[in-house]
Amino acid sequence: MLNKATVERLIIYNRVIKELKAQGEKWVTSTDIARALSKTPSQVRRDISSLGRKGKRGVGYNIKKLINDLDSVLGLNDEHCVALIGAGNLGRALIGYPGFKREGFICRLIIDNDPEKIGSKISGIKVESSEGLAKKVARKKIAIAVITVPAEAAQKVVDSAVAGGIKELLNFAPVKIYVPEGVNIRYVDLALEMENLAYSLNYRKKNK
Amino acid sequence: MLNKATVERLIIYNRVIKELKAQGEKWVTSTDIARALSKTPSQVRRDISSLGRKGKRGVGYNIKKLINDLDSVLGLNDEHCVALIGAGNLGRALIGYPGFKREGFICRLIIDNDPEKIGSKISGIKVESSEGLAKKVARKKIAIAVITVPAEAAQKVVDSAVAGGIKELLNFAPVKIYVPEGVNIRYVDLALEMENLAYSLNYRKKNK
DNA sequence: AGCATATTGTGAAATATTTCACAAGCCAAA
DNA sequence: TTTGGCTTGTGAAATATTTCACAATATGCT
Ligand SMILES: NC(=O)c1ccc[n+]([C@@H]2O[C@H](COP(=O)([O-])OP(=O)(O)OC[C@H]3O[C@@H](n4cnc5c(N)ncnc54)[C@H](O)[C@@H]3O)[C@@H](O)[C@H]2O)c1
Ligand SMILES: NC(=O)c1ccc[n+]([C@@H]2O[C@H](COP(=O)([O-])OP(=O)(O)OC[C@H]3O[C@@H](n4cnc5c(N)ncnc54)[C@H](O)[C@@H]3O)[C@@H](O)[C@H]2O)c1
Repeated sequence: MLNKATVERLIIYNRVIKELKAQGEKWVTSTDIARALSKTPSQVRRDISSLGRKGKRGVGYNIKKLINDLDSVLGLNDEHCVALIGAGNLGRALIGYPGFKREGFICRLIIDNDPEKIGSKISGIKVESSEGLAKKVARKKIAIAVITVPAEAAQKVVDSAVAGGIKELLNFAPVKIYVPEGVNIRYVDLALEMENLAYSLNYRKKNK
Repeated sequence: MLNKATVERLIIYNRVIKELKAQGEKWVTSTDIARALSKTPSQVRRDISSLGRKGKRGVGYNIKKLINDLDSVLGLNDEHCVALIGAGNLGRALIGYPGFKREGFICRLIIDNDPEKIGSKISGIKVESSEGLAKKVARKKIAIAVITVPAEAAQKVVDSAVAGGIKELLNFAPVKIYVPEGVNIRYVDLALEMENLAYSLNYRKKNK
């Protein structure tokens, strides 16, 4: 298991390199990648070498092979079915985002417990109630869920989702969620991001 | 300047402690906080001691004083004006989110260059064109901007925003943005989050 | 007051991550 | 085929971050 920071960088390298490939490039050096991302070439090499891939000294990395390896390690070769739990403002913005589909993430299940929404369609997918959530997830063999319900409801829907076989979660609710061993949950906490900015602004103000 | 990871944790401690305060608690120990967040008590103490605040041995931290210090260090005592640039699906979901206002972030300027949107109101705020963006930002003395325009437009609007005095940015466009020294930009990259999940799922699949 | 128990604050150790620095290898041009 | 200019891969050094471990001290009970 590569460490978290390395994976995040590899994902970005992959994007940058795909861009270069689209522009017709065949080779890329650690310095090129580093420049595009304001990292050190040394870090880029260290990260790439953790894939096992070997570049060519004096030349750099073969873009096609490198992308292959990255996609394979990052699990981007096949599509992933995703469940969206909570079809509110944020959830709907996410479902409609074409970028996800482009990267291979297909929404196969939308859950909401608002009677007004249940039965309606969003981006062509029927909104289903949270009744029997675990079974619904299990039936479709979905492993990834995006959680966009209010904080109070989050732990509960996660528990059902996990019971149904969800292994990977992306949680937007601003609350700590407990998941069993072997289940991975990531947090996107937009208020935390804003507060980080506030800290930085405040620090600046105080120190000059 | 506290390191990034410490600030992120402090923000979360602050939240947890405010919760406890609302429940009537007066004191909290590093162990309590650590348990709520699955961290070590030692880390919590180290983080809090970086504020300069002193707890009471044998007892813990006085919640009221600790929140005071946290709010003061994190810059949460006064409100912050925010500009939202790009009033599309994601931008509108963010503007409407009551959590931001609750945490003291007030949207004072909405920018979009879609003629259909310019002049209309979102959450009571008029949408303005991106013409003269720098001046608009400067006139309202806004220091924080949230970027939710398409990737292609992002660098350009950021340049204008920074020219107008923006110092802190939260960028949702999946593209590396260059900002001058002294300006802080954070990225929220939702596709990256999904790809992280894909990596983890893939790793699991391959290694068992 | 004395004792038992709890919890902080912090050097020092342990880990983790990043960067340095350079031998080794590749390529093109002469 | 030799030379010079690049660039990789990677030990080792440098940094950064986290955890350990325990003296210092607060509180409550007898
Ligand atoms: N909108 C934002 O910009 C934003 C920003 C930061 C954080 N968040 C967080 O993201 C989450 C969603 O935000 P939102 O703005 O979309 O809220 P929202 O109220 O618009 O949407 C929440 C949706 O979840 C549904 N829901 C509630 N309980 C449910 C349950 N038990 N099972 C299934 N569905 C349920 C509701 O019917 C609603 O449709 C919240 O936790 C919020 O704090 C949102
Ligand atoms: N919606 C999502 O869930 C999601 C997820 C991940 C990333 N993103 C990223 O967030 C950004 C916004 O996404 P979205 O779904 O809201 O897109 P969107 O197309 O709905 O909205 C973009 C808005 O920006 C406006 N705009 C374009 N150029 C502009 C300019 N130069 N100045 C001012 N306004 C301009 C458009 O008129 C539009 O209203 C994109 O970069 C997208 O890649 C969105």
